[in-house]
Amino acid sequence: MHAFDVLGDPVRRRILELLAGGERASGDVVEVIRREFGISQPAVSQHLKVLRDSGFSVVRAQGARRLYALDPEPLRQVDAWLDPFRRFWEPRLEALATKIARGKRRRRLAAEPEGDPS
Amino acid sequence: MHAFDVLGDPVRRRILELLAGGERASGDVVEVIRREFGISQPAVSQHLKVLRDSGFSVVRAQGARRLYALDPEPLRQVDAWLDPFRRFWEPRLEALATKIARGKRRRRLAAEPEGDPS
DNA sequence: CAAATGTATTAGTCAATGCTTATATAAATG
DNA sequence: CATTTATATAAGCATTGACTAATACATTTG
Repeated sequence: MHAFDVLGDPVRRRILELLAGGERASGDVVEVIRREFGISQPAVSQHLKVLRDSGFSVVRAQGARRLYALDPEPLRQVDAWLDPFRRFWEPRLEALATKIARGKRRRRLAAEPEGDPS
Repeated sequence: MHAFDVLGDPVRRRILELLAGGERASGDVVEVIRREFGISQPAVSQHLKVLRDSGFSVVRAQGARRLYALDPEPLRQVDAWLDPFRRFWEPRLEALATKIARGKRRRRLAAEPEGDPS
């Protein structure tokens, strides 16, 4: 499943926002999502599976608990896909500052095998 | 259709990349997409409709031609949704430069009614 | 160990999406 | 004006995705 398909679902976007705040047990996520979206535990578990399988999150076991954490890599690729469009909304002067940041980042990662984000 | 759903389709992402290079007639887009994805003219036309309806592009007529251009707004919102996640891949010092840029931008747009991108 | 808790998986349903073929509409052209 | 060109829309079909209910599996607890 492509990163953008993963982000197409509002429940998954919300889960990612939660994980951005730090590691969370599956049950915690279920509770929040249940409250906000009114869907069942299996539904949330299935979304967590999608996030795992697509690389957006990693899990570790702690007893019976499953602790989910964000893996930022796919989001970084989404961010990278936006690069050629940024000139449409980032005014020139400010683009300079951002270019410095992004340019450095890109040099740092130049050696990595990078799947075409399209 | 939510911005992320629109971007979920590879054909639509490719069309947006084309439009990033400037205004294009429908027929031009059809030709490129046909070559790269092997789908029909109506299929492409339907994707162009999705892009129109979701605000990613605007059209003007020129005789029988329809000239499509990028409207960056939805992409900018996607970019904004990524903001809380950037700290995971933008190192501290560089984050400063970006923050300056994004901060300015946000102040400039503070008055606009901004739909929750989630 | 038996019951309870935390989480994942399976099977089945329903709605949404993307495609094709056929056709409609409008402008250009001979 | 008839034909061709440029594009959009409609109808039908297949696939996919998100849900629920039921159940499985593993860990904790009494």
